[in-house]
Amino acid sequence: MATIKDVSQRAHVSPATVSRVINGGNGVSDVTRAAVLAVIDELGYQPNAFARSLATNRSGGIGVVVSEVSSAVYGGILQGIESVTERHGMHLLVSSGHARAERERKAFEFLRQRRSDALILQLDGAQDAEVVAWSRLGVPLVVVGRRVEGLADRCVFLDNVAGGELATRHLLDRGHRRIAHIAGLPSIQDARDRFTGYLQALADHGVPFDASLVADGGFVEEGGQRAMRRLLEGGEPFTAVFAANDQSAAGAMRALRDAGLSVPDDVSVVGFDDTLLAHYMVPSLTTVRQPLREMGQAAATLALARLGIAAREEVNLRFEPVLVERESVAAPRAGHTPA
Amino acid sequence: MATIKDVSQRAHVSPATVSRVINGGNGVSDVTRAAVLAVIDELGYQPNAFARSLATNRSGGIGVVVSEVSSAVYGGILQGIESVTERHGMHLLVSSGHARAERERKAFEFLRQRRSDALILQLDGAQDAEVVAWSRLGVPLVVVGRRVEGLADRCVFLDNVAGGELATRHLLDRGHRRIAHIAGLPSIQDARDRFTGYLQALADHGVPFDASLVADGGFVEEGGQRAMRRLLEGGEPFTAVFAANDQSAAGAMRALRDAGLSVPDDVSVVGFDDTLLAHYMVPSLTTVRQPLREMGQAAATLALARLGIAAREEVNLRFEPVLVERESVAAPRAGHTPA
DNA sequence: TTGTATGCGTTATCAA
DNA sequence: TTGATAACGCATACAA
Repeated sequence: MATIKDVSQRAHVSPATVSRVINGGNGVSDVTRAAVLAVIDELGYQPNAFARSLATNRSGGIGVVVSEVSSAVYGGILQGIESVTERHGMHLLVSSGHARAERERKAFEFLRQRRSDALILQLDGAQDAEVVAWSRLGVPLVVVGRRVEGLADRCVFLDNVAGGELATRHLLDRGHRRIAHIAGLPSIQDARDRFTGYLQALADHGVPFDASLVADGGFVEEGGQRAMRRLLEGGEPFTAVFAANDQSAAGAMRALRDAGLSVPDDVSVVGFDDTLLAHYMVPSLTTVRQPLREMGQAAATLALARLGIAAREEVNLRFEPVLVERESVAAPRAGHTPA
Repeated sequence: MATIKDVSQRAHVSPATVSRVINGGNGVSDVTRAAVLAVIDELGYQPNAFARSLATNRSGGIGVVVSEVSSAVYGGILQGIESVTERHGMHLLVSSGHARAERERKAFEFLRQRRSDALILQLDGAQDAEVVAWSRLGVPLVVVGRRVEGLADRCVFLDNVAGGELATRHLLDRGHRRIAHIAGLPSIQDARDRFTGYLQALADHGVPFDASLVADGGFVEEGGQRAMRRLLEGGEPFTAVFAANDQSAAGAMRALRDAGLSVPDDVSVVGFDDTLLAHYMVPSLTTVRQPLREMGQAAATLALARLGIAAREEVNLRFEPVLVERESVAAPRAGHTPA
């Protein structure tokens, strides 16, 4: 493999000049530049990334911690990140945290040691305090999909409270009053926020909260199914349900179908995330979309800005959820109570 | 940030000794080792990855080119790859090729220049000849999800012909004789192989091939929908359809529903890939599963073996498809022809 | 505009 | 078992 020295000798210039040509080429005469370029081409010379990194203390890599390298829910974030890093010639070091604090810590340390120029973190397990501690370690760091107290200026997140409100309000606007909620994992802030939004929407419409209409779905399909069964068995009537994510909504719909109830005729359902399956379910699922790609792009732009690479443009940090209307919501049947 | 020199001075040994301690520590007395380790801990010393790479000419990174960083279809491959690289302390450099030769070439060059110790390629666009040329460039290279002629010993792939056969045979076994096929992108080998499997199964059962029962679905939902519409309009009767992937199967089912036909009562449907949506469709989709995680793991193991890192165990290269039976297939109705 | 010389932090070779 | 020292390949401060 040809080195900068090989090029310099063959071009009858110094290594420094070759280096200049490679890096922008300021302060090099046109003739020398052309000569050097010719030799570079001739030799098929490519700078050694290691040596360059050692000299500049830059890797050209952005480390990313995600809950899962390929996630049906958060995949869009990674796509968004890549779309901008690619444009700036940076590469991606990806490691997954599996939504567990310990694994996330390991992934973080790993990527940091590998000298990522900056880190983008999508964390589920780690505590706020820990993330704050990490932020003091020197590596520029951006958090995505979460708002960490104390790092507000480097967090790209969805307003989940607004999302919960949006979903619930949509049902209220259609005339529903008895609206159940299938909650997500209580350990996850997103889940709590969506629940808060649900409560706020009810309060805004003067609908009293009924705790017996809330069941735990744990963000998974089976959980949603069990939750819906419990709600039906509970005997408290309701005409609609807001599930904290699409998967638990799918489970709920399955339980409703098993109980011989029709969606949306007997019960309306709203999900959250707008994952692929929302489109494919029958009836297709009305849900709340997270603009994941855009969030990923914002996070990456923020990270690059911290490195002085991307223009320090205005980056949106708080993203608003969007209601995607499909077929799973209808007005409540007059005088009908399914449960 | 502390360097090896700082450690050596404080421990009153040479940098060389510190280096030895870090890398296995052979040929170091227990006392010195303990002393060095203590200082390392005290200073929070971490070796500089760049310098180490420059000296060893190894990055500890595996480059991966995938069609999409987060793909509903191929995501499992990346998960499988990560599960083994993680175990060996290697990191992942990920870049996407967007299923286009030009982008794939760029991604390959990029990762190669970034000095990945090895590359794992999941390619859709690049020609075989090009991949073979790449393999001569020096970087150990493994291809996944495809069998490249001339690189057979480093290709991890699914037997797509067997998959096409499996799907078609399943329908034949249920008594279907008029079986349509919604083909995938003709430019992609997988699509052609699945079609070949379809033909073979028909031939094995003595069922004559009818070209008017084949329509192009292009691997996408709308394509599948259009294809099914064309098949129905074509007027040739059929009682089942094998779609080259789940998405086009979903489109086909949509078209059938729009035409007032029932799945599986009027028409049975088999898909391919066993993506998430197969589980969520109504009726849920009988389909052919690719063992993607396992394939990813095999590819990674192969790559590490080429680096002399993982044990050179026997790695399975050819993977067999698995039929996943769900609700979209039934025996044909006696004397009934939908189209 | 160009060249010289040095440093970046390791690993590895060779002696001791 | 340990140490001195030369690579590794590039960027850059300083000189010319």
